[in-house]
Amino acid sequence: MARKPTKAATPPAVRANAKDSAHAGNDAVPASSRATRAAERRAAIVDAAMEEFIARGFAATRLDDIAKRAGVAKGTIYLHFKDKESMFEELVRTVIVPVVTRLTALPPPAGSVRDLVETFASNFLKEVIGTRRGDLVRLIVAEGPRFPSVADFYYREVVSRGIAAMRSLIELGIARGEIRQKNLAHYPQILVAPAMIAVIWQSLFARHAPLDAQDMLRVHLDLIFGERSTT
Amino acid sequence: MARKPTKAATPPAVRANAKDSAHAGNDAVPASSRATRAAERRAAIVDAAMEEFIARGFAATRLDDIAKRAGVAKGTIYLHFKDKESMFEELVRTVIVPVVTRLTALPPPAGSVRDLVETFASNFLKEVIGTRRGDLVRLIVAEGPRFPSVADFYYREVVSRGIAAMRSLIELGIARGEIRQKNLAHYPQILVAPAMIAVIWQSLFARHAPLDAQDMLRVHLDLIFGERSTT
DNA sequence: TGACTATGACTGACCGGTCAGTCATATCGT
DNA sequence: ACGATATGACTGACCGGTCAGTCATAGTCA
Repeated sequence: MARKPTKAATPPAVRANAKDSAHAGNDAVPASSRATRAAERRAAIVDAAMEEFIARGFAATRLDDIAKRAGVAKGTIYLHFKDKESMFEELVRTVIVPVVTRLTALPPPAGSVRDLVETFASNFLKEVIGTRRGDLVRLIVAEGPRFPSVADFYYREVVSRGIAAMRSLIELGIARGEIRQKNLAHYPQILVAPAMIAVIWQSLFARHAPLDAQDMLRVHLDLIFGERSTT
Repeated sequence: MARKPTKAATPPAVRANAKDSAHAGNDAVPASSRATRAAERRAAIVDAAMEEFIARGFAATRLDDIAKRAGVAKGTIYLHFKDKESMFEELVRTVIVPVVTRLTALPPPAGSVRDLVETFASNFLKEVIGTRRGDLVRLIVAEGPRFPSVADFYYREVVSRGIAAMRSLIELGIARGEIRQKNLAHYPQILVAPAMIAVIWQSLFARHAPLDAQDMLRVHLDLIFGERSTT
């Protein structure tokens, strides 16, 4: 106790900063039920946390910094998350799930297998490579061993699904005669390896030697499907 | 606080435990010049540090643990390294350089390009994939962004060299007609991508789904060079 | 509708534990 | 015996997590 022994009346101004909502324009000031504001704050915390975790890694990230970036007091974080660790885990889920959902939604069964794969690659490029999401993937690689639950989740929700999807695509390609290498179906990892490398490369070496991920992926597909007749 | 304010005379017995050399049998007690012993200790510290950094990451690793594992007092570490950070940097150099040296030493210009590449892959498999060194690579990926000097070093000494070596191998393969895809020379990353993926996979997902890296690499080479006639 | 109360979201000073780095002291090699 | 080497107790900064207190908003009643 004995917090603030004197100073019964707290400075009035301070709270003001909350009014114009700290972060860039999103909400009309009034349009906020409690629930809405809570959701906004939670989102702000998740964003801030992602930024900080990516920049510093789990252990070196300070909750104080996350709070400051989110425009929130440290205590507020604990209204939304049990502790630092579960915040990290939930963050991964929150960010990853929508991406997987979006990427998995490959509706058009039209065209060749190569077109299918190319569409997928193109989406992956836009959604992941070189984005904050890509950095998140690197972060998962980095922290995975220390967070078995995160690694498990990631394997279950992303890796195993991705591998399975790629495998069936490969098998289709083989069946249709678009892919020569029969054994490729045993190692769908080979199909996605360059994409993963691109993610990591952009995170680590982009400033040493920029990489044209799109072109690299194209060359890789040429390798698997044979060179394209048209450009 | 109030750490032991008095107590000028420290208990005498305690220090005794150091005499019988804490860790398992390594050194015949007498056979050691100063320089030799110093080198041994330094090596022990590097080993211990690698182990701990791999297991916990940079920020979460405690110098006390490294010291204990190395069978050395914490202060001793500071006789060999300026601080935690430069210890990490030197560790990376110390471990990486010999591997690169060994891997770069590909003397036999005999045989086909495929044989050359296969030898390289085989060495890489033995020296890196699934070893402590592989974990180190993952660690560099993990900590790289926070240690520009490490990332720079790694790019300069490993990545750019590796890429260059692979490129000239690819160009040779193209010149000799072993490799169809001319554009492959633009992206040597494609050649090594599966190997890198294997490194990461072993670190993260081996317990979920073991990966036969050797076989995967073989399939990948089949993809690039065409299926092998012989096994 | 306007005044009055209840609720719980939010704050930030504080606590306690942890750990990188220091240094007085002890031990060893020559 | 004396400098070089090693030790580990100690310090002080730092940071995750807590909680008493505040106040905007929702709910209630006349």
